Amino acid sequence: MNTIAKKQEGVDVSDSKGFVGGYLLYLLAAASDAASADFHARVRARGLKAPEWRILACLSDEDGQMVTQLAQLSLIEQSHLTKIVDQMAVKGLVKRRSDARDRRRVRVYLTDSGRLLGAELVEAARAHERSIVRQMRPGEAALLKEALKHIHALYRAGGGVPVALEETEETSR
Amino acid sequence: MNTIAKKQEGVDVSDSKGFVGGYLLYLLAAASDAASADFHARVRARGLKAPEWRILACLSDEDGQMVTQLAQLSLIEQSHLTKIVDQMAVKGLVKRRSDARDRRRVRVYLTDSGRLLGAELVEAARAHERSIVRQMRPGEAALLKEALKHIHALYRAGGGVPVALEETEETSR
DNA sequence: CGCAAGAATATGAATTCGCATGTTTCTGCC
DNA sequence: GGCAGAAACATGCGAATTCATATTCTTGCG
Repeated sequence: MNTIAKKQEGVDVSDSKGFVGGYLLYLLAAASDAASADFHARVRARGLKAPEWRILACLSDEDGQMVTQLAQLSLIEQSHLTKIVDQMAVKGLVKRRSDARDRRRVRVYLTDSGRLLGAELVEAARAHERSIVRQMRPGEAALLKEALKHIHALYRAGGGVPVALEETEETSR
Repeated sequence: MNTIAKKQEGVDVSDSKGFVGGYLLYLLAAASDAASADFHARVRARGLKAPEWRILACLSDEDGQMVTQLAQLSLIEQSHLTKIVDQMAVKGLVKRRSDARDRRRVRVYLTDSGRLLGAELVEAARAHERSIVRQMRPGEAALLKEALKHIHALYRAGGGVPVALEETEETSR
């Protein structure tokens, strides 16, 4: 969903006895959506859509990445990223340049204004993150990040959690 | 992105010194995407799309929810949820019935086959979750879930983290 | 009662997204 | 050198998603 929060009462799931309220993947998605939607309001205020911000952030970290690389990093599908880069190029935030060594590759560079806006939003993102972390218990955020990296790592480069190790519905028979 | 993982080498972000690799919202999105994409493969194998699975799961927890409620819970925007329910109704997984007390409301109920498929997938989801948790340190998963609920709670019913408490870029001047 | 306001859904047009595929450019090997 | 095969992007198109708005029904109140 990931859009402007409607700020209603907000149904609380997590305290119920149902499955969903305690399901890891649900909690991940819910927390991610909620927190991101909040920041995306600020991104929109700057005239960007969420995916554009992600790209800007990734390029701020490392300028001149190739499209495929950038797509993986920014969690955007390749053909889609190509289209977003188009728009951003029109807006004057980035520019393409094909790699001299390997002309199949297209590298994406920030323009000056892209770099500026990126830096500004990264700073805002940092502040936003601090405002969240400040409301957690000391050390909780660090543990959280570690756990998230851990989960993410499980699926990188492996093609997912080894299926062989998974139980089947019949296992506990 | 949230689709079928391409099982490539997978660029590792988290070890880099950049901003993104340590940014909480990024880690949340990345972990959520990666883990969910894995399970969604199984959902697809059952002929469902990801959003349909979420709805099925929510209804399995509590049948007969109203559309708005269900939308919030399943993290799907309302008008979109309406359309998905349409399709699911065609597939014979759910059926609508307008609330007798308040005829503006439409309640969504599982059909028998919907309940069956839901139960099956919930079981698969539990197994999938176990396969993840098993690869974490003892207790890590519990801490993770608590932290996620915590974050989610920050944005429920409040209209987001109190902006007044947030720093501005100038604060640390 | 009769109405203004608001709540709950549905609908339609406009975007965004993702999959399949085409094109161009490398690479390894014969 | 010349080719088969893979890699990296771009494109086309259909499906998914969103935003704004219409519709239907309820509620509180003058």
